Amino acid sequence: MVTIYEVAAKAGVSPATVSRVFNGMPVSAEKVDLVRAASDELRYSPNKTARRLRNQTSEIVALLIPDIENPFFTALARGVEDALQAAGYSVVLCNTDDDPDKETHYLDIANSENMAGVILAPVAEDGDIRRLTDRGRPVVAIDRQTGLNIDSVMVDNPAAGIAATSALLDAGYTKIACIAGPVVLEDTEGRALGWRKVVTQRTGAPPLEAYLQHANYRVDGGRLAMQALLALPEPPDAVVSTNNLMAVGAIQVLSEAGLVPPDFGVAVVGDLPFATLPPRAITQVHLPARHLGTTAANMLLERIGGDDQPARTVVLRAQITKSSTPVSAR
Amino acid sequence: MVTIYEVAAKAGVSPATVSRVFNGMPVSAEKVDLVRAASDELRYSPNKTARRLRNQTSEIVALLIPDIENPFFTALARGVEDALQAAGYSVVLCNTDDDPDKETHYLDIANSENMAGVILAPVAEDGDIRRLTDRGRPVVAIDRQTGLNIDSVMVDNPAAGIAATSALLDAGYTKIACIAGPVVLEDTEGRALGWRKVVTQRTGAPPLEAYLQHANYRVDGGRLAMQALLALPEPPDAVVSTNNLMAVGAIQVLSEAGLVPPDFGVAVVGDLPFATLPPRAITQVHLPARHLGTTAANMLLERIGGDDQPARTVVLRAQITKSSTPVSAR
DNA sequence: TTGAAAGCGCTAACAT
DNA sequence: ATGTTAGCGCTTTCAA
Repeated sequence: MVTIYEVAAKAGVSPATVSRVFNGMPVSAEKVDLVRAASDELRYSPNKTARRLRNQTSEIVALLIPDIENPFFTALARGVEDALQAAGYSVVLCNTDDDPDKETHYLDIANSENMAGVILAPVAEDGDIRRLTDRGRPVVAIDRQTGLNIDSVMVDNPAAGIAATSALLDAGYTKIACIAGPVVLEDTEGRALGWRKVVTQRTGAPPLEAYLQHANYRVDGGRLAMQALLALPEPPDAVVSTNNLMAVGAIQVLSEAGLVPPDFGVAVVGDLPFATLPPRAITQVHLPARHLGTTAANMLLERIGGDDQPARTVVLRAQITKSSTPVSAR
Repeated sequence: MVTIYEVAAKAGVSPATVSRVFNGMPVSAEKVDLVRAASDELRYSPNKTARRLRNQTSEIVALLIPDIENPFFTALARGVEDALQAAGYSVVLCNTDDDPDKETHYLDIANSENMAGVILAPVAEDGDIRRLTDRGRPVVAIDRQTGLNIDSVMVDNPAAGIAATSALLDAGYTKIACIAGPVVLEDTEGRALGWRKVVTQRTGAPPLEAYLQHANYRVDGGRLAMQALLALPEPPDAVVSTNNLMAVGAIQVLSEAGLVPPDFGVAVVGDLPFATLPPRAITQVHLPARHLGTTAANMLLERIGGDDQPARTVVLRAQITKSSTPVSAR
């Protein structure tokens, strides 16, 4: 491992001067050349660990998400990564699996690794986020609120639920069910709220209780929920899924039962980037996943830069780009 | 930031003793208690940066993959993560976007961050992998070979291509095209080789040259390739996609053209975890993505542990679990 | 502008 | 078994 001392020796200057060259501090042009030549020849690259110990910080940001296998979060992660990369930071990705213990574990790591900041989709209401904020490390919440007074970037979940449900009603479906995530997750909960509200308003009566299914937010959860809905004495003719993966499971079950959309109405809050259905077969309420990521990253960069204005909450809106085929056209 | 000295002072012992307690070295039970009490009270947690500078290594492994938005690589990543986590290591995920510069950049980081090792799907033939191996850091290649003599975990690509193609022929399709990735990527190239071999063997003649389409390995690549195939004077009646994302694009185009599988035969090398098609509509040759990850992780752990046997190459086989509906049954 | 030297927090000789 | 101390590679006062 070639160190700053060897470069200094070869260049005939002091280690401090080498350090200054690599940190853009004023050094005479002549010595800059000397140092550059020496370090090129030795293939020197600064030891980040040592620099971090000295500086008490690093150009690394942790991103904590529940599940790297969920395309929503991978798109979000790309957004975060692109924005931070451009600013010279690296991103460390961590799966929390929605497990508070794992979240705490990774927050500890971010702390003891002297990372510059953290962006997270929080599991626990407060977690050990305080450990970071107390040390002055900025933390930005994404997709879900915390109890703490920190920057956050959210989606307008009730509006998204309303948009999805309205599209199905507009298309002529009348018995609209809803597959929601675990009750503890506020994001899908807000979307289910939107569903209930619209159905009640536009049909004049609240939906059947059995039309609201809570499931785990993954594909198998959507499958189970859809199976339960189809087994009802009076099954629905359409369904709103409050997230992407559950919709995949629901559509799989429908296809297996011969009810390929749009014979059965399906609307999703979220994107199905790998869906293989014909266009307009289902309604997608697109979530600005990538944008969520870039927004959070930029807020974090501002905080890292020393910005100490009061905590902000940015709410991004979802957007419908495909709508269901009207019942009359089927 | 509470240090080992403060804990030592409070416990009435030396810093070295505190260090020993935290590293499981022999210390009298009495002092262990003292130290534990003191560190709990002060909420001490060891500074990993300092430890890393001192030890010249860390419990962190870098995983370099081309694209975190590809479900094949996220599944692989989960495999790596689960295996390494269980051994007390953390994983840093990096997107190379199949860009040699990014690969080099991340290898540099792994180097200067004193990471314990690297697992990568290599872009360049040798990259700057040597920088790591020269320092004794183990590197494991995954999914693609390097020119170097290092451990690697591969898939039997020709066999996978053969399996996919055979399934379509068995189902009664006769004009079978192939969508392959960029020529430079050996994995999809091997699969295309398998396709050509089987078609030639079983039909008695090599496939039409126009039936082999090279595309970028993503969804839009699959779309363009499928469109080109359908525009042929004599279009095929089935297609083999050499990876998952291109298959999604191909199926999208087919659905839009009213040729929903299995009316048009589709076989994929790779999994479509988010496919919404009825079962048996397409043939999937499942790739053991997660297993690839755990295997690579365990090999890396052995090397980190000091194992210095000659470099090994493990080849994992793909597995068909769904087969196309026979033409006669449609 | 440049150099000398201290110190970031930890661990491993070495000494006791 | 435990304490003392040097040093990992870097940055940054402080002096010159």
